[in-house]
Amino acid sequence: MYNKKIDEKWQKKWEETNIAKFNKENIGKKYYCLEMFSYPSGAKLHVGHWYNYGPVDTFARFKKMQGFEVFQPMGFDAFGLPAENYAIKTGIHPYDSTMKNIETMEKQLKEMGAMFNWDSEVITCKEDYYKWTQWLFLKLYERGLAYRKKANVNWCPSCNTVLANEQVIDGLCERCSSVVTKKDLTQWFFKITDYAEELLSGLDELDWPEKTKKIQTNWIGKSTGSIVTFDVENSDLSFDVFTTRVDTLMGVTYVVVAPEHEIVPKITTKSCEKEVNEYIEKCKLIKEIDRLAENREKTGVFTGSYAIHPITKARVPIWIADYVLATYGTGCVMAVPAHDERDFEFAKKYKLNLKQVIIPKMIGEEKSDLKDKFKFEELLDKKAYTEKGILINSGEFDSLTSEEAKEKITKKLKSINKGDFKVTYRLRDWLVSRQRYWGAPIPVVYCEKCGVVPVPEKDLPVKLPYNVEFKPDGKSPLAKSEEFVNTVCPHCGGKAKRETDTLDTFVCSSWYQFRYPDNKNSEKIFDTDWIDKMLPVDKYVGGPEHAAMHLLYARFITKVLRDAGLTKVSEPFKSLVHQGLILGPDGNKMSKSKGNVISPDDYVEKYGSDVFRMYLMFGFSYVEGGPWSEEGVTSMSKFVSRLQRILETINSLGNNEKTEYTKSDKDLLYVFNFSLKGIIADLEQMQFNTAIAKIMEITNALYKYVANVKEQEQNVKLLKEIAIKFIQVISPFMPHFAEEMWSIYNMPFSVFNTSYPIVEEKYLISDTIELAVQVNGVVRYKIIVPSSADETEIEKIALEHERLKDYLVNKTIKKVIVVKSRIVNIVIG
RNA sequence: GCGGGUAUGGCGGAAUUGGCAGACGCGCCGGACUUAGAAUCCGGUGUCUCACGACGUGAAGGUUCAAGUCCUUUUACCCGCACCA
Repeated sequence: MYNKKIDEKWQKKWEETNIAKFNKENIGKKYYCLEMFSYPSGAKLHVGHWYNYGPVDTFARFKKMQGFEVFQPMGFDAFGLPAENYAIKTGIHPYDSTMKNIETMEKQLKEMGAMFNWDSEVITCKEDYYKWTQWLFLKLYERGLAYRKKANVNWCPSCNTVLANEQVIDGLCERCSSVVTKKDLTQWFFKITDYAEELLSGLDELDWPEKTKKIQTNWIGKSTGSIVTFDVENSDLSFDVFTTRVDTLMGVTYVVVAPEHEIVPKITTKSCEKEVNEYIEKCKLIKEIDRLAENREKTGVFTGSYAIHPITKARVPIWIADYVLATYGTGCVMAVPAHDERDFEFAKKYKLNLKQVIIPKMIGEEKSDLKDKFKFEELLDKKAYTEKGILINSGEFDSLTSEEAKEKITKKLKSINKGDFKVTYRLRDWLVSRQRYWGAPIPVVYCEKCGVVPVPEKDLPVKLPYNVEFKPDGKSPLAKSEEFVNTVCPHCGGKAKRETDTLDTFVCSSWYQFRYPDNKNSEKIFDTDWIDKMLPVDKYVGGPEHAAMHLLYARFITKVLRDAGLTKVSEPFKSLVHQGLILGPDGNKMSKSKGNVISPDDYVEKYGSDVFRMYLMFGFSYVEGGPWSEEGVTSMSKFVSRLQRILETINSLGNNEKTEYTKSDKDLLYVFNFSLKGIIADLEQMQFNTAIAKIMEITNALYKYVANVKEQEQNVKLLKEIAIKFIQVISPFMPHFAEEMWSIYNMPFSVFNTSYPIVEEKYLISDTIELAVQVNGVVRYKIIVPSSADETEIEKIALEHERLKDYLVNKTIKKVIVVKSRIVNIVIG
């Protein structure tokens, strides 16, 4: 009986024979199959890990048997907040808890029996890895892609520390639930915005889920519009605004500048100074929780200054308001209350003017009443007209369509040097500083004389000290280590202080796919020639939650490495799949508090890892996931036993040889080859559930044969041949079980060194085929036709059927549609 | 608010891409084996109807010889972004 003992037996043998070994000689057939590595925060592997790694291992083994040289590495994303928070709570050092977790997880991963290349393991918190993470930082710095800037960051006034975005839950601190505010701090950024256009256009060529591409597209947020320059009245100052609706330019009645904008103090008049300063202070203190609130009422104040409309030369008041974001576009907007809802709302509140310049485009006379509907007077108590249309009240631009006007107005602005076409992105630069202990130190020192000095490559890694007070008290933990902070300037040799922030863990995981194939390289981050042969990753599988974070960062870093001449690869992950989420039996997300957590270990112990893996593959559509079912596991256990019984029965039959195949033999060969064809197609698309359904069909056909064909008529030789092939077919799905069956059939170790069976098309062809015949679209009877029959012959056979007469009473045949090897439809009336 | 996705028996889920809806499995019903049960093996199982047959893929229309699949409208739930000018 298949059980955990059998798992252990074959795992041992696989390890001894190093079955997962990657043969570099065979690089021409390489297949880089990658699963997102584990985050060792919890002590154990959960169902989610299994659901990612188990089925993908099935896929990888299938690829191996197809003749590919499979590279399937595994590692640990070991830096990060949970380990540190755990340390704060328990006093156990993050290094110790992380290493202990990794040890447990490695053991569990081995019990899974996946074909991982453990030789290539990477652990991001180890010096030999983070040395190169730091090196990468220096490379970005060298290329002007890492820079320091004052940033408005999340601040918890109770913990007295900066929080990462992920630590802010609905505007509250994840640890103490205090209301989070904003604070200006100098932080390190990566200039991902330099790559915005390529990150966007590169999506086209990727074999990724459309949804994921859409998320990245929205995240990058390209928007095409115009830039318009407004001069400040009685001053030589001017400022730019970005707009996608320059066709409404003639409707501008005021302009708004973000409160943080540098021009604000320069244009604020004496009489407005007090009010403006108070407003700016208020904005700084605004709580994150309030900022996130829906339908927040807009506020703002007048600066006292006026801007000059670039075309009409009209005076328009300059306001500041926090509905204008300093971080998007130019931080200034032109306000057209008649045609923008936000401006409309603001203008109504502060009694600012409206000017309508767009009316709906008329389609025929009957809609002319629309003209009245959008009359200026009514706009005030209704809402803005934000659709495109025809220009009015716009002087030389009257009667143009919105699209024509955008073109003409921008060109006009360009000619008088007051504007141009402009593309803007929503994507912001990547803030990589973390005021945390458990991460890779940022390799930079601050010298009194030389300023910011990068740590020279020869001094890497900047080691993360072990003995540090990591409990939060308002300072970065590393800042409290005198030994760490105080150093000498690599440039002038004078006194200097180290950067005490660490890198966001997403930096560590943004390049690991390059390190796996060359993980022991102590000279370089990786060998370029070798990496260019191994990359890109052919199949990448992991959860969809990383769509806009990890997957975007990894693409960005890849392009940076390429531009630095370290690789020729532009996209790291050619093909991407997201597995679904396994929910608790109650249909809710698994959580300790709900008490609905399923522990893989219990099932592996009871049924063996193959049964557990098979259930995960069969019970759900892979990309959907769904609720856990206890019956599902037991039924899978029963199926594996049933499969074992028939394989053992066939093996025990006495040999006989029949020279000719009977109808039963041919039927069996048909089912086997037809199902095999489907299994191969399903595996290619990671449709594990339907592939296993077909394995069950083969199993059922074998039972049927043994039960229905008289013993002396059974073709045992054929049965055994099919059984042996069948073991090969199932081996990627049930690796331990298949290896055991393989040995029972006296086949030489290992089944994974054999080729996956090939469909024998000759057994799929039969002399006749059955076709359904519809009358007016409803199936009424079936006909048997020679498989060689053409449309005319099929039609003839279909029309000869006596059942048709019943339907033809008082009716005549109007049309006959014959779709070869599909269907016949007889239209009567 | 914007963008994306999903909806199929009692349940998990299929459907060669417009061609026999419900593969495969669970559950349920029946039979065989058994002193008995468990296990196992075999058969049945969308709904309504005694049956002929009719109806049936969230809802309502439409295109087509033919629609779960395409088009229009709509509802519910899930996910992403959210004052992005």
